[in-house]
Amino acid sequence: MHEAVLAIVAERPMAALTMEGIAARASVSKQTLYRTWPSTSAILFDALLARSLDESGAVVVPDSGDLAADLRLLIAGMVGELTDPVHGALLRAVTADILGDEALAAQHRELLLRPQLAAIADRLARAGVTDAEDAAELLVGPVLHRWLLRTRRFDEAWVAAHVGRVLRAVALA
Amino acid sequence: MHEAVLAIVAERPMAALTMEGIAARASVSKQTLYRTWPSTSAILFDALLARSLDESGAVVVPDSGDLAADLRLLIAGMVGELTDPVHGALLRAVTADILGDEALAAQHRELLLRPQLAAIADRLARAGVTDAEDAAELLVGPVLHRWLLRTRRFDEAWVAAHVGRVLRAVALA
DNA sequence: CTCGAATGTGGACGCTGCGTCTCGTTTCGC
DNA sequence: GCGAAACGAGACGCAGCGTCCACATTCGAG
Repeated sequence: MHEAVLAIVAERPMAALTMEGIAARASVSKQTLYRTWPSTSAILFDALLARSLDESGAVVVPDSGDLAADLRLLIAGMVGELTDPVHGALLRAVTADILGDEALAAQHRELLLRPQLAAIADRLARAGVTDAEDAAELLVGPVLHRWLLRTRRFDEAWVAAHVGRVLRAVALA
Repeated sequence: MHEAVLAIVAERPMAALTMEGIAARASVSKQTLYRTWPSTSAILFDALLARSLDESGAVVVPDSGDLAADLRLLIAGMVGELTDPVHGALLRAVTADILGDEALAAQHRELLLRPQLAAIADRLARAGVTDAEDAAELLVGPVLHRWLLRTRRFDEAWVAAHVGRVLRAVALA
């Protein structure tokens, strides 16, 4: 089921993700799909959710004591996910759907986004950062910006520089 | 034409924006629409482009000499636009379409995003900021993050704090 | 002013996907 | 082994797509 969605999203333009297409690809009747999900958006989100909880087992923010190194690792990991052809396409598709569906957006916020940001904020707070949530936003926001709007590519140098800037912003460097 | 698109986008769910709907609303035949635009996405983008160039006359980054005050003004202005029911809905719709259409994304990047970021980077560079483009991204990214993912509301206090953090990040505060 | 070309309207066309439905047919739990 | 629940297949009417045609309107050149 999820495999079918991933395959279609990865290899065809987003608009080609249809209920009938998924049903055909997964060798399943439309009825069965509608039994569980009301829309392609819902299946898409479910696939993302499964993949997120499954693979990485919730959110893992490294904590070695060296905050700068940990953040570089964290951002590098995010970049890796965003850059991955399959996961990246999936994320892009879900993000697009979220913009037009407030209910779905709320789910995404509560189940995926909030925990992830909270974990990052936690790590920052533990290192003595005040306004840890705003700092987490400062860390993640530009990554989203660059990826979503495809302004420029990611590279290691940028990741390091970015983490440096964020640490300076929160007065810990 | 553009009015019809704005009206529909503002008052109905995004998915309800159809060629037939726009044609009807604008009292125009589908033929006429297809003569100029290949898709709803294209009309949408055109409407945004017109509105952006028209109203604000390209990009205006305040330059009073007081960098912090200027940036606060700039961000407050952005927040105002993003929060506006009509312009906000329009931006959301275009952003969603961009995620699924690389050609459209390229147009958006070149005609709207790049000039806007360049203007901000310019203002920063004039104030002595190195890596001005990265700094501009650092300034705008979190705004996009908060708006797009609807994590939290904007308020004046946050804007001021955010600008403060960015200035500290680039070592000018 | 007139007439031809360009442009526009209204609507019909076949097609794809939606969401619902009815069929038989598995495939379970007990 | 049997009854109930779940499933595959596919037909249904509907909405929107993108194309096409017949006819009206507008407009500029002579």
